[in-house]
Amino acid sequence: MAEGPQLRIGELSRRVGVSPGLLRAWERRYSLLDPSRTEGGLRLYSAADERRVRDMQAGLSRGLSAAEAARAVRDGAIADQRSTLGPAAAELAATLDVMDAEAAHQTLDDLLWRFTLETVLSNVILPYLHDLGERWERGKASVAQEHFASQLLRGRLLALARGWERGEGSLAVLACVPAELHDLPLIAFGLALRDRGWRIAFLGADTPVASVAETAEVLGSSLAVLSSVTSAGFEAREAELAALVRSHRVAIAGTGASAGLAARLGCQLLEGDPVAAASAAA
Amino acid sequence: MAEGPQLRIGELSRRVGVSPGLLRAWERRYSLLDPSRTEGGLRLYSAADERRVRDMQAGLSRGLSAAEAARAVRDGAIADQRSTLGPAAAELAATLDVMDAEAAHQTLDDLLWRFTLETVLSNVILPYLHDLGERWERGKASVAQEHFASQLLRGRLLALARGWERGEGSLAVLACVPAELHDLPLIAFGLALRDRGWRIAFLGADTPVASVAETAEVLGSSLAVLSSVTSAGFEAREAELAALVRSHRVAIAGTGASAGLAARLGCQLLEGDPVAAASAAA
Amino acid sequence: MAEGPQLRIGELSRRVGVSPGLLRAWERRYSLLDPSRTEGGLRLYSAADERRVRDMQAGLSRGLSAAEAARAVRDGAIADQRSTLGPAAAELAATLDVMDAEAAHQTLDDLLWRFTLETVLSNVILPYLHDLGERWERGKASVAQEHFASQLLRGRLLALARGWERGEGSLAVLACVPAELHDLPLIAFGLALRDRGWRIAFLGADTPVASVAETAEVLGSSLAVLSSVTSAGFEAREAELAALVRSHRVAIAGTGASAGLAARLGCQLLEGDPVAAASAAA
DNA sequence: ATAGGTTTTGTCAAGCTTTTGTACAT
DNA sequence: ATGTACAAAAGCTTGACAAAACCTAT
Repeated sequence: MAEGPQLRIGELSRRVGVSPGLLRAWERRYSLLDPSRTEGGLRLYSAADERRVRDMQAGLSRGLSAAEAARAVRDGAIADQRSTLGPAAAELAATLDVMDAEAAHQTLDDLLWRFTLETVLSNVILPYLHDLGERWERGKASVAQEHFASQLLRGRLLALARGWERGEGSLAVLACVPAELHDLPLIAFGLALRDRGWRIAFLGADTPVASVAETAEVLGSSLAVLSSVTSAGFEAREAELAALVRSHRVAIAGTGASAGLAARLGCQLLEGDPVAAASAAA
Repeated sequence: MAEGPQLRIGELSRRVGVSPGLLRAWERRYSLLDPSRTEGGLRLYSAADERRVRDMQAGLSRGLSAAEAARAVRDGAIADQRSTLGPAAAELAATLDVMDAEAAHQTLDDLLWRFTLETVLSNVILPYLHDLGERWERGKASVAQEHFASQLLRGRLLALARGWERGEGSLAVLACVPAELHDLPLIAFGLALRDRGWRIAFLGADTPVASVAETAEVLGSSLAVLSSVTSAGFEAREAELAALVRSHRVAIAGTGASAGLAARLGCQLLEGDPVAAASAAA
Repeated sequence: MAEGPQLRIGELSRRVGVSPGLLRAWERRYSLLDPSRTEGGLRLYSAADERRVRDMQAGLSRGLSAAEAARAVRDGAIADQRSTLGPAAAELAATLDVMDAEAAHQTLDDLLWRFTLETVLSNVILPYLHDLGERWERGKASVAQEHFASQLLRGRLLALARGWERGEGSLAVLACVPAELHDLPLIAFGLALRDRGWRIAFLGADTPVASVAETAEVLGSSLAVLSSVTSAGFEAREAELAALVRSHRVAIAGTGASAGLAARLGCQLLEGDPVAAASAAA
């Protein structure tokens, strides 16, 4: 057993951002930690202890109560999760490919129960969509499969989106440019942005730029995000977009968005997957 | 039985968007949930409980009373449904192909009873029509089969359309361009639009553009939707359509509609299946 | 017996478009429905109840009195009908193919008793004629069969046509162009038009355009309909037809009629099957 | 169709308890 | 470092209320 350096409570507290008092409380109340002691009785924490504290924090941030989070850490449930994500992604792909709705929903239920929405989006759903799109282009996935999977995932994500237009935060207007039909990544982006406290006005696929402008105007949006898979989707409306940029904060996203275009329009470029993009936008 | 971490009522409430008070009421009045408790008596919910709440919501949104929705969830009736849609679509195709009206109607009865109209349109009827059209082109379906299936489905959809011209909302005039006879997708579009609160004036197959203009004028329509399977269907009347666009809000739809044409005419393009198109139009 | 979820009266009313008051009246007066009740006495309807209401509506729309329609629904007469149309079409085809006049008449009697003329035309007779024509072209039907079937059906339809030249409405002159012998679809068209309140002057097969002109003139027709299976049938008389168009409202129909020709002549094009065409013409 | 009473169902309040982070005394 | 105290946040139960939806009867 390799014994790394041991930390005293003050140092551990600084590293994980949890007050010493709270660390002691977690130890006493939930037996979360069991540090060794110096001769004089000072606590000495190991790397494993730090891991446990971080897992505890992960549990709390997913909404578990302190008692439940500690129980999960003790049971190893949270550590398990890190190894669960990969297999679960494969399972989701398998169920969707054979169009087994029941099994797919169950897998999603399980994933969303164990992980935060953003984790599931980033690590499972968005990669799957990406993969499906590629297979579709190469003729390895049928139209029916593609339709089935998007319908099912759209249903789930929109169910999670309920009420995202209400609340307190600043408002983002989300839309696909005219002729663009891939709204799933945009929904994912909206969900990630909502998690960061924004309100979302979702205009969806194939939205005229004028509608975006009007919505942004009427609702007083802080940000308008336009998405397109093709650069042509933006270029066909470049004049309208430029006009929109003059009156509102605008960002472009999707594989059709490029730094050059963003520079020409004078708007923000959102890169990377939707969750990362939401992080950047917020 | 892997017991994941359990949630307290507040977090579950946040996840599903149902107030804690209502969750308790559903438990008390309908035994929808039976959460375990902490030593101190606080409720602790499992993943299965979240599933039940979401199923309850699904039931409510389909118009069930709270008591009935809860009963359906307890009986597992709603969870079953997710696996019902695929087989039902296959069954409908089978019954229509052998021209068994009674069985086809029964399948439709069952589907429409269990699901919303839009779900059935999107996932069963429209895909079937698409498939039938393809088979017909390849000579794999007979005229009689095609005729039988369209007549039966038209009958059902028009029965559901009854009274769609009456009501409160803004009015949409729907028509197929001259020589266009495929009115079923347009009916589906009308039904989806009605569900979104619109009133529908349905002019049907093979309608002169002048009739559309006159109807739009007389009834004061907010939107005129023209549908054609061939681009020639629109192009043959491009001048008339352009005139119509000058005086009314117009959208074109169907496989004959293209972004280029919509741009030339200065009207909206409705893409995707009729239900998606209705969403965009509304 | 799988008991699906039950609906309360409001939701059933929304689904079928019948007011709650009327649903209660049908229950009270005709025992159309027998819903179960909640403990508190609210009605709960099943899928079968919805079916009964829709069948009731079908009965009413075919002109039955409410009492009669309800009785028909209770007897299962209307549900039966749905299963009758497909088999009956097959039976008619079989009897005509083996030239069994007696059986063919019986099948037609039965069909015309149960359904409206237009339903029988659209769903049975016209598809049969279409199918017969195709088989004849492929050499799968003999001249004798073709002759027998047309003679028998012509007899029946003309019997139904008795008196269609008398009455109140505006007058339509119907004729096949010279050399055109297929008058059955035109008769069907006339019957459908008569059902819409028109009077019919039927000149039949192989009619000189001059005769059409004269009849239209003498009787004061509101519409002249010329039919041809081949485009050559129209083109051979294009000059005469153009002259006719100058003095009367004219429409062309049949597979020989095209949008281009109609445009050149400046007349109306009637597309689709005869019943649909009559709908368009009226 | 209206009138007058009942059921259903989401919401709320009052008063009390549990949970949990922090603080204080030893 | 330990043990105890405390207070804010979140929950619990009971009971009640009001709007919407339904009922019957006229």
